[in-house]
Amino acid sequence: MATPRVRMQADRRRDLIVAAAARVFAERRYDDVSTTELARACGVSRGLLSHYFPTKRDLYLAVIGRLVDVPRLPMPAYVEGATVEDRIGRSVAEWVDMVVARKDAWLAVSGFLGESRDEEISAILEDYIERMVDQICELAGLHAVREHPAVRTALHGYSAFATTVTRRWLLGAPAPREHLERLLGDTLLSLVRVTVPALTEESASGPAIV
Amino acid sequence: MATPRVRMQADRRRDLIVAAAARVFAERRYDDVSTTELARACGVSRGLLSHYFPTKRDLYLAVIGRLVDVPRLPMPAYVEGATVEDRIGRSVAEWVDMVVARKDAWLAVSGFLGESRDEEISAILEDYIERMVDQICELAGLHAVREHPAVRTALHGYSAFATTVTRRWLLGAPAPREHLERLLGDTLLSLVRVTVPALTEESASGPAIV
DNA sequence: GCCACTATCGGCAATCTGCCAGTAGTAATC
DNA sequence: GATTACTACTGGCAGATTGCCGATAGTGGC
Repeated sequence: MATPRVRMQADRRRDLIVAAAARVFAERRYDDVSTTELARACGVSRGLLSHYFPTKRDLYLAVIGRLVDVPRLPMPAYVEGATVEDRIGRSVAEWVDMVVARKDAWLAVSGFLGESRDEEISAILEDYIERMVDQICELAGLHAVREHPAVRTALHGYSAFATTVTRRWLLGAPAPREHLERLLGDTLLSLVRVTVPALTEESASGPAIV
Repeated sequence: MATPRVRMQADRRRDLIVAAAARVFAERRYDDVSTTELARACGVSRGLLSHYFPTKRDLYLAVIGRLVDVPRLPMPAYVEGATVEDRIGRSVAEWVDMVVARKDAWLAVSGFLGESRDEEISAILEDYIERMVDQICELAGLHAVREHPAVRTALHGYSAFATTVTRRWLLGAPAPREHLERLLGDTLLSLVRVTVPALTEESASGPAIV
């Protein structure tokens, strides 16, 4: 075909490419899919791929960036409530609602979380997790110690816990929703009520007994 | 060089190759290192690489398999003790000892955990995590409910939590050891004392109130 | 000492990647 | 409405990379 295809707005074309590539990368490994296949899946020439994304890796990073940047991505939301228990309980319920409703989208994103070997990728994901940690701080009433390093580490850990547990719950044999809610709620509550206070007191007044 | 190098026992050569490749993959991305470089790093020809590992990916999988198969890999050990609190406390302390002592080795392994996108890789890692979960069951006195799906999910989650928290503790700004021990100990204790009993009771006698 | 076996090497064919020069819609200006 | 600057788009080339295969030479068994 010597004739150029339909000419498109750059932004629009870019979006189309990333969306199509996302579908491909969702089911094939990075090193298993060639730029030729990618181009075909996107309905453009290989040359045009290079035009928008100089290297295959650039396209891959764009795909990940888009995944974690989708608006209204399932995240623990802030809900009103008197006690911390109450707020956590309701946030967890809302989180499970979201995850169930957008199962495929969330699984796609969470599949990348934990990818800690690639500098650039983990930088993108770190961003996503940081936002998640911030939201957890808010719903758990931890604004005061929000920037405390140990608290952030604790919540990064909780985020990994929640991701793992939720993935297994979604992918494994069907299990009652209460199981997941209990795992998520109890653990967060324990962190907020027991561990975080100990961590922040400790650092203020010397080591305590473990 | 038309003359073959020193001829080696196949097993020995295989080990050398995997060890050398492991060093390379430790600091470079999979798609960033060529088989030629790999071969040079291993001190053999490219042809010999194919002889032992038909594809580059095969070598990569072997490297990961070796990482998680190292004997005496830092894992939560079983320690004697009367109460669960006691056993957990001492196991956690021992775990932190191990992780500190073998910092680099453990970081190398833990860097792969969470790699859930690649079927084959996550199968290898799943194995490692399953062993870890078994050990946690033992030290936490959960033999009775060891095979309960919800319990396994809970401990898989805990394993992700522990990995994340430990990595951040090792890689971030120096923080008191007590912080890490508290995070690991409190959370596991909460799971064992609060969440697991609830999960197993629930499933035995119908849904309970959340 | 002869022979089967295989560890080891070099090189080939196919593929893939990144790049570049050329073509043709598009929109702004006169 | 014609000219022009701009760039979306294509095809193909050069170098690198991968998987594979035939050839060679140590090694252990008979």
